Amino acid sequence: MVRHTGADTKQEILNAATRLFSDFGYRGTSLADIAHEIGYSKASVLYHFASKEALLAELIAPAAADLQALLARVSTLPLAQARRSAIEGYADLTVTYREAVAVLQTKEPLLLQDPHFHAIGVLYERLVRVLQGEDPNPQAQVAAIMVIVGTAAVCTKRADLPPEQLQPALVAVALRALGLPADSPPG
Amino acid sequence: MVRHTGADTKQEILNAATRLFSDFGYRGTSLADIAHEIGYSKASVLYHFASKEALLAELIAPAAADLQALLARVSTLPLAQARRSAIEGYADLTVTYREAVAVLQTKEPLLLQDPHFHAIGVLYERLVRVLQGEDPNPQAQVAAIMVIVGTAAVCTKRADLPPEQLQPALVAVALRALGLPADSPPG
DNA sequence: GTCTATACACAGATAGAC
DNA sequence: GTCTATCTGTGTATAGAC
Repeated sequence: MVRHTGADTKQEILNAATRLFSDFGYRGTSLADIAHEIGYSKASVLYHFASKEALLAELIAPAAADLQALLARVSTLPLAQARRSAIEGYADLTVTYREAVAVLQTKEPLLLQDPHFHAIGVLYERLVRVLQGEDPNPQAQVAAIMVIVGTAAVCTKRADLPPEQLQPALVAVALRALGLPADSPPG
Repeated sequence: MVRHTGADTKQEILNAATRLFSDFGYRGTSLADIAHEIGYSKASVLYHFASKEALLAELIAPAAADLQALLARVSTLPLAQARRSAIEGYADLTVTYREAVAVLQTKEPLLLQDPHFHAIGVLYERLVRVLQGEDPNPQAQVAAIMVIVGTAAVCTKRADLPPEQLQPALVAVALRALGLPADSPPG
């Protein structure tokens, strides 16, 4: 239970929902849970958001927009450079939007199937293709998926690690997994 | 909808539930969905399993038992050797129990929190410690989590790849991610 | 062992007062 | 904007006939 912080109600709801969704999953969190967390009623939550699904959409929109921007940026680069930029940018993104990414990680398999969230699945597919590199043999495909899902999972499970420690570690491990030389010598 | 295959009803239920849970998540699948899938009623499903949760427990028991056996096996080895054995064994396990692992991957965060499934979380923590190696700096910790979650995710998302192609690819990428030299030269 | 019918709880969402 | 009360659907699980 957190009381009003000065932010407006809508933002309070988004904050509470983000935390609860990432802890208990989208399906595992009810509108009543969210309302109770901030001391409002279900009806108030639904005054600010047309539906639970609309709440989710707004919650992940910033992260999705950043992912789209990242893909647009790297698409202008030669492939080899695009891969490295994508890895660094994706690590930044997951660290920045830890909780929102955790919500997506909750998988809720139907979610990405829903037309409303289909676009997010498409973005992930584009990221897979970038990370695979020019020779998408099965091993490269395996590495790409392992890096994408694994990066998100680490951010979720190791929320205790500070961003400035987490991000470079994520990049270093991702580069190794993809068979790319390290950015700068670790020594 | 699949009709009786000769296997007894209980096994039919387990098979259907495994498929549905892995596709739509534990929470996203109702007992009615499972019953409908095999042409029985909800009541029949609950005749064979005390509850939905008991069904889940039986469903993941074989994979959990194998993971426990794997950890017991590698715990007798020197650490360096234990890591390699654990990686190979874990890749085997995820490929063998693709769908059951997918169900666990569904995360359903509360699940591993439940006392009934707490033991599974403990097994995963032991696996993390083995893969981290003797110097568990943040980067090694990141690599261990990325490999464990990523391996499971690949099996879920690339169900199209045949096991004999998937398993060695998983091992090769995991070794790279953990900074270990390849098992046998790929050339 | 399987069924229909039902009990009970809780979900998302709406109506209408304040 | 926020509330209480309510509608409606669906979920797990049980009771009891066959």
